Amino acid sequence: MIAIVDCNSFYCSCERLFQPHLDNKPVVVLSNNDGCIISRTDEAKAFGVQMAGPYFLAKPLIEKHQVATFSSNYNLYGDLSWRVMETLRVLVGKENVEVYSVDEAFLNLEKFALADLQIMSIKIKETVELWTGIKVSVGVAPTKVLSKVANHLAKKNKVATQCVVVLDTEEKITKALQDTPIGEVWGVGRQYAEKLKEMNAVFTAFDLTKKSEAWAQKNLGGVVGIRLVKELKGEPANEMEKQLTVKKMIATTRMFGIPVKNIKDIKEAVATYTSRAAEKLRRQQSAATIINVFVVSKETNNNQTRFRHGPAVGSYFTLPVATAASNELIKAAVQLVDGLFEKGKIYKKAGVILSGLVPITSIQGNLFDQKKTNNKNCLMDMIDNINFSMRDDILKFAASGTTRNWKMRHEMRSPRYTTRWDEMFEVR
DNA sequence: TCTGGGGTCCTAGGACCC
DNA sequence: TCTGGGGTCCTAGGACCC
Repeated sequence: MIAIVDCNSFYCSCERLFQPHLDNKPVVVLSNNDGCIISRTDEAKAFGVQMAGPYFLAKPLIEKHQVATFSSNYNLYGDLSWRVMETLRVLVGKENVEVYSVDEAFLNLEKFALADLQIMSIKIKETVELWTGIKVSVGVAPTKVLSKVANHLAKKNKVATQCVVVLDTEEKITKALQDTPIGEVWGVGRQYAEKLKEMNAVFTAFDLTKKSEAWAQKNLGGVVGIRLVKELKGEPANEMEKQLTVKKMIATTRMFGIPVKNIKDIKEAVATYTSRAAEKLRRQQSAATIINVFVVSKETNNNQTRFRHGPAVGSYFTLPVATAASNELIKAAVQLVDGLFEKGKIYKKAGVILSGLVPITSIQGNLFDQKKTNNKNCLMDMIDNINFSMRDDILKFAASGTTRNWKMRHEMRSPRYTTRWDEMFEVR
């Protein structure tokens, strides 16, 4: 059996931890640039605050009901996430924990007897809460997709379920599937949900279990659909993943705090994003062979029904030799900007994507490129270490600029209580 | 006026090879 | 006039996730 442990309104819970007077009060957390609502508590939901909706639309509602509002504080959330995951590793053994996202992990519970799962799940939930202060919901079932269904039900009926649902019999599974609208199934997004309702009269997860695999292959995205239907029927098709997987691409993309029309600012931003991406690259011991830069200009056509980002204009460059050196990547990235920038346009976003990643130890030499000395790696290590131990970006490349007019806004960010000495929680 | 920032996997179709 | 069959590799784009 597999469990999914999912933190309740994770970002909001992190904020509440240091401001307990917000318990049982409505709270929301905003995305970068204070653009969207990316976490909300049940209380905020009850007032009609939409998840993933734009902040400016929800603002009247938020002010009317005095919803506590925070900009996102990823240092804080990242640290608390780590504590939650460590707790799970202690409880079930680290080899049985697959961290799925910042606030979720799958647990392999096959070593526990079926009869013990309910007790075990409650113990997991209570221990995480006791050790970290973060409330979680636990869903247990024979497959990942079904455990997600269980978790969903636990979250929807917190009082009745105490945030724990174990689907350990056929009857329970059937009932759970009948109670789950198709759009809430893990792997069925908005597009498929609409399509399924319209064409095929599939309205619940249970309806989908009546479909054949051939049908799923044709109508639900090929092998992805096959796996989904198998898992809903109780047949595992998504294995537990080994951890420490290295990423196949690394991206750093941001909206600008204010729109930018000057190529110098865009180059500074792109150089900064490249530095950040290169840090991520080195952290996983990779080097990149392809660097892709894109910019997004301000949308002129505003009268559409559904919000769409402006078209991204990008181009890429294949490096002669894979590299993880910030200065080499920055040089390529900044040159790409020259080809993309159009004078007179106003830009609101840019991004850098590194791909074609290879292990840093096995960089393919090139006849025309003499072997690198070790100096560059040492320099990069030093910069990474200093930036990590001191504070963000104390050392950076000149191309990143010093004025940074384009930096994003986060006006309502809480202190980084657990990762910065000078922002630590104070008790008088 | 103001709508995030990462990622993954898969498919179709084109180019190319023998 | 007539133009195979099988394979690989790559890219763009679409769907999904949190």
